[in-house]
Amino acid sequence: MEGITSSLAKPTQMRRDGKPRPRSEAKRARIVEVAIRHFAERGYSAARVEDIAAQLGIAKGSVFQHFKSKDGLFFEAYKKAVQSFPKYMQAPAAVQERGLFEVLRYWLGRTENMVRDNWVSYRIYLVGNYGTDLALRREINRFLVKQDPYGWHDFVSFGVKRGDLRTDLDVDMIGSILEWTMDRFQDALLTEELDPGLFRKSGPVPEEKEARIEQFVELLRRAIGSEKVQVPGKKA
Amino acid sequence: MEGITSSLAKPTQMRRDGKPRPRSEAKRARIVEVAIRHFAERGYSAARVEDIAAQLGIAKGSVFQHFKSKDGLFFEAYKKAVQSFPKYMQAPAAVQERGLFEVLRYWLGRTENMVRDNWVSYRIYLVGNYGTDLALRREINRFLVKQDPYGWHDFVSFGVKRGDLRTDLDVDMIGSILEWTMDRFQDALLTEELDPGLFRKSGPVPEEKEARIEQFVELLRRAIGSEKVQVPGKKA
DNA sequence: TCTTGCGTTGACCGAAGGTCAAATAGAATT
DNA sequence: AATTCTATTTGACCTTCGGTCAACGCAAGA
Repeated sequence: MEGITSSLAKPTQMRRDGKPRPRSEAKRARIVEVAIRHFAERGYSAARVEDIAAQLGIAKGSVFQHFKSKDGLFFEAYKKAVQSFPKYMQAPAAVQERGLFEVLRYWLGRTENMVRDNWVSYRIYLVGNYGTDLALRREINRFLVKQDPYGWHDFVSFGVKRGDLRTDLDVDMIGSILEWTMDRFQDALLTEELDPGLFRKSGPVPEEKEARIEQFVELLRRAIGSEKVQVPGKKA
Repeated sequence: MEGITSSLAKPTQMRRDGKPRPRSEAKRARIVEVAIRHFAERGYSAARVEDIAAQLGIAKGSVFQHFKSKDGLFFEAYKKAVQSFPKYMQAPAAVQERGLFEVLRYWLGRTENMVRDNWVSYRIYLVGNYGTDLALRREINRFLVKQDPYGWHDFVSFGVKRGDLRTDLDVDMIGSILEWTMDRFQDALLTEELDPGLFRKSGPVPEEKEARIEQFVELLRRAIGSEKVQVPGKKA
């Protein structure tokens, strides 16, 4: 449990200039690709390194040559999967014009489609967030804080510039609230395992889902929205 | 990964009346007690069933007689640990009189003490929420939804009765928001692993923490508080 | 004392992560 | 082409650990 820190194995030789050999690099990518699928389909502990190797037609030892450990391999898989998610600021310009909260609503509405198109990445995200060891979770959190793969930082800045957000709150606070609630809301929306009863209590009624999203965005607006946007007549 | 469903091993014999034998029951309790410590100290995967047995002076096989699997043992440990947490409605009467949001503030202020007194349980809670397999996480979520060990339900009812909460929102929605944000906020407050930068960015400044709590409660008030309580002059 | 059966044991199994010396393939050199 | 040198791959092997099970011991009843 002490070795995830660097997921790159030492034996991966570097050239004088510090870049890894191209051949190595390519193989690493192939391994990660297959690993992502396995971890997504079976979860962390049930995914077998041997299976991954077998599917690639290589020896198990080879995988460990490129990634120090299973943890390390998963971490790489997680990073790659998360990178493929859209950033918040990638919403269509037309939506962005309507402000930060409309962007949120836009993404929540699209959540299910996004996941349907890319369920493997989403699954990895889940496994990384809830289904691994705490030691790995620490590493993941560090990554999320540092890399900001969803572009929260830009997004909050955007909201601040537009005057959509309260100015009496720390930006970090606003960002955290957004991250936390959006994450959990999406989890609940998508995975039965994590629904606290919001969506699957009385059967899956589609319009109920719409209503929930509406409520949720309104709620966020109250919490962190500026006075200017506050209760704008409950939707034009 | 298919066997957590019932954590009780079949061989735990029941008497005709359905109650377990008292001897068995006592031993189960002892095992769980030790298991809690081990899981808390080492995390899920690093905790060894053999060590737990050894510390109890019994054979490893005996543990599996009482709990179907390691998963099952952990689940029992988790349940017991979580039960020991205080319910929200256990705040002092004087605090309750001041309303729902003051109760929240009260608990947030006490979080650190609570955890210092009872860090083993808290650690188990963490491991259960972020550091196990997804399959187990599902079971845990079911348990949390069904048992409501923090008494969220009562607490929200309390808020509704007092008129502290908005009435245009579904109770489930309010409850979920509270659960989600309080949970994450406490996580960030307590464990470096999960802090998104709220508390450990510029060194641990105590008064900053106070300010954060203040901000956070105010934010919740805006989000889900009734008009009546809305912005009551920024603290008397 | 004999019988019955629950609870305990500890040797054993199999799965899976991880290691490493030897083999192989690829580039560089002559 | 032949040789040398090095990166990469291999697969047999090791270790750890969850989980099983046939045998055993012990307490209570007959």
